[in-house]
Amino acid sequence: MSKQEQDTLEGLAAQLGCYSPLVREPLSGEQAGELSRLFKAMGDPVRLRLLSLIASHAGGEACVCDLTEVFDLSAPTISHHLKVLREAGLITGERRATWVYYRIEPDVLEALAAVLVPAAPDTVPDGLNTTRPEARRELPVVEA
Amino acid sequence: MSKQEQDTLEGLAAQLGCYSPLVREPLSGEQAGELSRLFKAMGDPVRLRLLSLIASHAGGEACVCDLTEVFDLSAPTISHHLKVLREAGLITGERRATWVYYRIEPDVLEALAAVLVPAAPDTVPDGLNTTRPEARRELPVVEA
DNA sequence: GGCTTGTATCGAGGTCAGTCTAATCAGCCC
DNA sequence: GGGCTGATTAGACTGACCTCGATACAAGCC
Repeated sequence: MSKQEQDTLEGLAAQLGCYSPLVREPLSGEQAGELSRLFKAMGDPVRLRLLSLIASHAGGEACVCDLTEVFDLSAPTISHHLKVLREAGLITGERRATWVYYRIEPDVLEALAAVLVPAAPDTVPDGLNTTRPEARRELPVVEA
Repeated sequence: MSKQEQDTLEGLAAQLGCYSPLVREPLSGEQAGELSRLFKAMGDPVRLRLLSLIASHAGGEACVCDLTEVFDLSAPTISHHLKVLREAGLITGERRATWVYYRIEPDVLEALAAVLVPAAPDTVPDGLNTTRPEARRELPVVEA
């Protein structure tokens, strides 16, 4: 992974952790954009299975060669899907000798899960959520 | 909503509740297909904001007229996105007099969140998860 | 019954995403 | 170095998706 990707990744989970649950208050356009990139990355059955295969694989990581043989798809196609997952920040890849191993970023998955439910208060501290007016400027509050 | 959509919806949350978390074991092709439909529906920033607007709106429901004015998009486009969310089972719509009101299906969101994290055992009872061989036949187990 | 307002559907456009083959890069081994 | 295997990149094709204007439907009001 590139240095830039690493930088992006490190802040991703923390950033998502700052999002209030979907049901608590309207998402800003910016928040929706970032979250939708993650959901879009998971919006493909092949990528979802790849994610699951990597996550559930012994040792928490899986070689690309293990993943390719499960699907009736060409290696470049699998590589493409892995790239999408990687660029979304859901997985990281590392080359060791001949093989490339992928592992998931559990923090990102957990943060994503936290967005979907009315999380407990300690999951989304008030001081970190997005009730700051400047973070919501793009989305007018809609009253009945 | 049509009778068929209602039938589909009623079983959706329960069905998702039977899925083991993504990280516990590989998803079958069938599971991945259903989950990816949901994630794909949320993989658009407009739809994510719609979902959030509906979920966080006073009374737990929002009129289409409330939603349309937030975006710089035509009414048919908003209607289209609402249809996608509706057909995915994430929201339900009901006409009352002139207006149509939408509300979310919290069970589906919660089930989706449960898939993303290594859930506590009581969230995914062993007797209900997908370790049944016939449910996994499409996905060979990949060993190291 | 006509008119107005609120939603949904239809059909078309332009763009994006998934897949492939062919070619390229990265490491190992002879 | 040359060849081999594993993985990615490049380019092209096809199909799906997002958006719109035009149209149709639904409900209330004159």
